[in-house]
Amino acid sequence: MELDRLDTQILNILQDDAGVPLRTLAGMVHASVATCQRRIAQLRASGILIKDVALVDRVRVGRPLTAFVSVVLDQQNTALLKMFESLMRAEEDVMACYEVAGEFDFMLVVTAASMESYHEFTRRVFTSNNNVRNYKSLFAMNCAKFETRVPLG
Amino acid sequence: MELDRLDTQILNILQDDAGVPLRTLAGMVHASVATCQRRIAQLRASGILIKDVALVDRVRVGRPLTAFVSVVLDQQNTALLKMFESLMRAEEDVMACYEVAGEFDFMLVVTAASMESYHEFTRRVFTSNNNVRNYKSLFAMNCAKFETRVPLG
DNA sequence: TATGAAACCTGATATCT
DNA sequence: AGATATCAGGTTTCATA
Repeated sequence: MELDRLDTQILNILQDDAGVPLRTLAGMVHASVATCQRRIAQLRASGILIKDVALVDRVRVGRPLTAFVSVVLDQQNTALLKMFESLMRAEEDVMACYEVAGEFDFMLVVTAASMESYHEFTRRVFTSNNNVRNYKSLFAMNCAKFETRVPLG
Repeated sequence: MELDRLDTQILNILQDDAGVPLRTLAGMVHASVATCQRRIAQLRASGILIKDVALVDRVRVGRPLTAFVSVVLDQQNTALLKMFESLMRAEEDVMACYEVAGEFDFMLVVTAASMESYHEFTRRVFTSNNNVRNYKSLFAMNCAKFETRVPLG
């Protein structure tokens, strides 16, 4: 699916506020309500618009700890890589899991309620049983920016 | 503000789908529409619920490149740290910027349309003028998981 | 003081031109 | 693609415990 200027405008707005009324959106992009509605439906159907989510303040909600974790696996064959990935997908403390190029195999973003629970997490998950050779944690002291928005157009 | 069981239930649901109708939500948490609406309003007012956003497929939308960037500054006094942070906030390619403990000063998550534009970004932003001593990029080859949801309760 | 029920009114959806 | 009609859903008010 090819995105035209109207699509990218709509996506830019919706990435900032998923709750904009269609009338308002239509006004902002200089199109009709019906057109906007159709475009959004298409973008959803094609999988470009994934879903609408509510963002919460992680500190206020009792999850003050964020860690960037670099992981090196013992063996890197496809089956074991896939196994590690599904393990990470199943762990709800793991916010993000990327396979990376370079000195590590994976880069994770992990949240926790406390250092104790993070410690428990690492002991439980980063084991040789799970094919993990070693891992390194980098702890966030302060979040200066967190955006889900990707700039378009 | 203290979160009770109803609040955490509501937050858990809204983090997965910000567009759930109030009636449906009310049914799921066994409360009335009015109560759910009130709780959501309070959560918004208190800043725990930050906002509702649409998530897009970054690859499909022309932003296939994601990099984790570790940054070491030249000097670390408060003013210069703050300066670097506001610089990052102003850069729309920077999705996340965390001040971290350990061998680096900052950890960034950066998206780009291509390696060329990423290169251009680094040349423009990671300069000694901006107090950057050195930086290291770790490129994502594949995203196995990306969640905005933090588990509650 | 917080809740649930119901009226009301705004906005999303579908159809037609 | 734009306009209109219909209907679902959000908002407000009121009664209640």
